[in-house]
Amino acid sequence: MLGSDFGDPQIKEQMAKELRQRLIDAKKEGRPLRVYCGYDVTAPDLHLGHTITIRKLKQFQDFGHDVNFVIGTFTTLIGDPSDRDTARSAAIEEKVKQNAQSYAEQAFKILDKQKTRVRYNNDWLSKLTFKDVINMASCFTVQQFLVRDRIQKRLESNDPIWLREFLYPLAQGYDAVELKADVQLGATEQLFNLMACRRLQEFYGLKPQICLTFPVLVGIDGADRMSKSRGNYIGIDEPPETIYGKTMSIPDNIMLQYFELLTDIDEAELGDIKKQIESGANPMSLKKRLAFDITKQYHGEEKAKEAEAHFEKTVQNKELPDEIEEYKITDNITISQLITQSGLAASRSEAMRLIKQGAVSIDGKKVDDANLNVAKGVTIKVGKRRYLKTV
RNA sequence: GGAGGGAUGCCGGAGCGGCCAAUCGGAGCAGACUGUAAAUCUGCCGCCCUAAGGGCUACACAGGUUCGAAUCCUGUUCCCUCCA
Repeated sequence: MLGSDFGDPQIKEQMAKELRQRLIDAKKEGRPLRVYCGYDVTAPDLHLGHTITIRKLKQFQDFGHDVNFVIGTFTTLIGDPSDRDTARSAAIEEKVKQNAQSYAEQAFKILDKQKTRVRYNNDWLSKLTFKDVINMASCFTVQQFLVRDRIQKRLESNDPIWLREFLYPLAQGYDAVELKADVQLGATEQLFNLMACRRLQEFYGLKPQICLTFPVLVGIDGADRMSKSRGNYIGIDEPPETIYGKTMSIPDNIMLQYFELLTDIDEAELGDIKKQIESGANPMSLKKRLAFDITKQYHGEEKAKEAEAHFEKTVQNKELPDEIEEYKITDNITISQLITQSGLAASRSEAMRLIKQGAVSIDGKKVDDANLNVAKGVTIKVGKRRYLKTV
């Protein structure tokens, strides 16, 4: 399968072999494969990073397999080891519930709602007894955890390692048992957890699942993994202009990765794009194609075209956008006050700074006097993409 | 239970009595340039004011010492490591 990625070629080969065999077996039994991927709910929105596996789920779905979208309503609560504040956990639980809902809805931008089973792992994990946990724990040794890279590093730097972190793979692993999964997808960093699932499945007398892992998507800063908390993400629920614009803002050198992981283009085309980049083609036009493709996936072709037009107009031609928000002003208002009040700047100090830096203009004319009175019916521009029309 | 270490701006992390609104890096913002909101370079980056200048609030919290404290002392809260 295009895009799957294992650090270890042996595992990859093994998994490929097992997957072929499982497909044959399933066909004989006249049943589809049961495929799933689990998502912890740390933020209310899905972003492009999540879509790598969701898109793979969709592929399985298109082949007629039984796709389960598992939301980690339970695992999310034990996942974050830094959060031990039990007083807050009730509120967190509530939030997780809400976010889980929006996760499912957003996932249906990719998956077929009719054919997808949405599962919440709190449904089964919260019912396990301490005895179950002990039983599962007997499948693993502490050494297996200690050799992990991240654990090693923290051991060396004296950072805390929480017991609950060791329990996390058990909880996640039980998902695979409960679902009787044939195949589980996950990010490469999840390999350890995915493999733990196999052990538990065997322990419970099931055939171990096939694990497929996929690369972690780098964020639009080109440095860290995409995540909401780092702010380097593109949410699939964001407006078309935003998705388009944010895609245009990724560094040129990660463009190919984005093509590979986030669009449907095939290998031949990918090779072609690669060649174009290497031969010094203008990355801008390729990136526009990428931005268009991604925007289209989540908003449709029409909106994608509009987003592209908007980008060309405002960014490339530095013209004003078609629609500018109107803001009602009082008679005696200075430009610095207006910018602050309307929220174009976070504070008066910032407004002053922006004016000093030459970032503010009225009807295309740069403003250098912060006390300038603003008339009605003019267009204010702050920086590259903040606009306002006074009324 | 015992011993030690720590809490600094969005994040990481200096500073260890005045030169601190606080070094530096990241993020963010702006300008220039351009091939795009890429890259690169430069600047900004607590809040308020009639903004060349002035004021206020800030270095976990509460007190204290001092002409003067992020820096010293006392207490409190929280966190980490090690031993048991």
